[in-house]
Amino acid sequence: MITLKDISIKVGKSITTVSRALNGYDDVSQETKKMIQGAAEEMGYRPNIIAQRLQKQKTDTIGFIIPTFGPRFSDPFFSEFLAGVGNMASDLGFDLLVSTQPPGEKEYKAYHKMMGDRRVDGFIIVRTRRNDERINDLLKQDFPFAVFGRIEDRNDFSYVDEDGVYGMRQIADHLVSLGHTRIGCIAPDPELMFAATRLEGLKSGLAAHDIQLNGSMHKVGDLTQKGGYLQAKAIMSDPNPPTAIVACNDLMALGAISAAQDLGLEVGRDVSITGFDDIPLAEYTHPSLTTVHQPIYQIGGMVCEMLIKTILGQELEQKHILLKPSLIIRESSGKNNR
Amino acid sequence: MITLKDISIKVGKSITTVSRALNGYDDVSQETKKMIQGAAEEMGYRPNIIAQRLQKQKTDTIGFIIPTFGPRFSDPFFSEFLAGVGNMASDLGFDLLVSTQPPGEKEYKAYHKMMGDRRVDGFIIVRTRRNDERINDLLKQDFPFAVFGRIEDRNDFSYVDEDGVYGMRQIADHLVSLGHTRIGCIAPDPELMFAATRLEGLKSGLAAHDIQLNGSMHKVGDLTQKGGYLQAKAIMSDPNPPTAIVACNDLMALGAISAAQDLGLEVGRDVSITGFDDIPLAEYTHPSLTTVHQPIYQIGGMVCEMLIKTILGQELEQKHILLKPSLIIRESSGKNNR
DNA sequence: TGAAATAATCTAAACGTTTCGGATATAAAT
DNA sequence: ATTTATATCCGAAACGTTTAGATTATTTCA
Repeated sequence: MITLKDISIKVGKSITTVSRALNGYDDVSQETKKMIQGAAEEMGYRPNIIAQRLQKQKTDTIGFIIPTFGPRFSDPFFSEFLAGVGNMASDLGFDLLVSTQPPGEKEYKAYHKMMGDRRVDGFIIVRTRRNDERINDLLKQDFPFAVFGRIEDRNDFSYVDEDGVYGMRQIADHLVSLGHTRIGCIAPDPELMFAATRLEGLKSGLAAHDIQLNGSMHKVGDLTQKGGYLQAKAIMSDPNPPTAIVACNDLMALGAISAAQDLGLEVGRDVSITGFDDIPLAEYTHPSLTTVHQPIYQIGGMVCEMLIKTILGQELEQKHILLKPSLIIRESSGKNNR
Repeated sequence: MITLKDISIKVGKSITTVSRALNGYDDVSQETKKMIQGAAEEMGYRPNIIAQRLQKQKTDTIGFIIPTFGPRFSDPFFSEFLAGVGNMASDLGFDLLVSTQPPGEKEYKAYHKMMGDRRVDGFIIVRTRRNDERINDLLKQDFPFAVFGRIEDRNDFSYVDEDGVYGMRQIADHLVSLGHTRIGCIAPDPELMFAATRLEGLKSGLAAHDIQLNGSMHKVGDLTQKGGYLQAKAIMSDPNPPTAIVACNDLMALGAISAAQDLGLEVGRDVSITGFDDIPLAEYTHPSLTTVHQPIYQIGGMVCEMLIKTILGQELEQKHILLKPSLIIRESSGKNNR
């Protein structure tokens, strides 16, 4: 492999001069600069990034520890988000280091290890929890990070989030406009901030129409299709079942649809079901899923860009970005011919 | 940050001795070894991995460039595979570098860049193509890699693959046993090896029962739900439509189910539809999907382990692993009460 | 003409490891 | 009493960069 030294020998200049020529410093004469750049090109020189990192004391790498339960994890949200983060990172010359860890002790260990080993310059955080130990830790250690989501009470960090309250109000308005009054809900663990936000949005949206969310109509699901399926069955087994089920994410909504169909109901006629996220699958299910759209790929890119700017010490034009999601009305909430 | 030098000053030994003590060399007395290890522990020493990498001329990092079209990529296959790779890599002390690139020129560039910059010690390759330029290149450059999938004619590299022919024969036998004779198929671009293999399996499986796959019954889909939906509609619009549709992956099968349902058909009674992969969603759709299961998470781990062993120069007990997938019979191929 | 400014280049140290080849001291063997 | 072996340890170089500061040569200005 070609090094600066090789070039310096070839052109008869010092390593310093070669380095400075290649980095465009202006204390190298135009002539030698050209000469050195030519030689480097010709010899196929590629800087050794590890040596650069050692010298610069930077890793040019960001970390993304995906919080996921169990090996059979296959949330479309993550693949799309990951693509957004990864492509932005590579555009900005950063590497992306990923691993997966179930939320909890092992996860915190993973963060500490990555920091202790100075393996990354910063973190991408998703799926925030009410009182998020990851964020508290990172803040305490003054380690750079950027977040998709918010947390309970502090906001002294950069984040992008979707306005879940707004999104759920759209859903509430839509369902009410279809005539529903008994409405069930499948929400994830309320420790998850986005669950809390969406639930709050639903409640306030319904309250605006003087509708309450009854306790037995409100179940906790694990965000998977299976969770949605099981909880929907539980809800529908109520002696006086709701006419609409609001799931807090698409995957659970799809499970709920299956459950309703298994019970012999026609979704969109006998019962309305809605999701949240608008994953690509939502459009091609039967019936297609009424849901709330958010641009996950772009969000991944935005969070990544925020993080990298933070790492580079650049000013952020906006530290907090709140996106308005949009309601996508499809068939699962009510047939067109209704 | 604590360095070897700091420790060496503290304990009054040379940097060399400290390094060797910490790495368990036996030319350091038990006594000093203990002492140094104690001091290191107490001072919270963490080796600087970048310095180690520079010195060792290794990156301890593997690369995974996910071949994906477009930003709205959300194939559950990848998230699960990624988790398998990532966790195995971290168990073995390696970092995992990921990026996404659409197959083609930009993708090859990405490989060359990662190699040229010596950013990784090896690659994970998936979704092999008939004549895979990635693999040819990597072989030519003698750069380590391990593959999920095979290619057309050479096999002088390590891979794990599922026996797609076997899997599809299971499907064929199953469908024939249900009485089907007119069978349609949605396969991906035949450039993709797994598509070719599965298609071959289906054809040979049907041929064993003297059934041919008619040209107009055989469509090419893009692996997404949408692709399955569109191609299924095309197939079913035939004046003499098939009674069963075999999709070469689950996502397309789900799309096909939606299409059939949109046409007013009851899947599992009026038409049988099967998938391949057994993604987590398959179990909780309505009807649930008959498909072929393969342990994607484990495969990710296996491929990763193969790669790392190759990098470390360790002997592989098996260079080629071919897994027998298993047929999972659910509702979409035919109701139990049939 | 001499001092000061500028341009072009270089030396050497630094980043934090690992490791080769001694060096020293003690113990064992002749 | 000299050699030989063994156990401990250390100096220095190496990995490939970047950069602070010094040096030299050239130009500019008074």
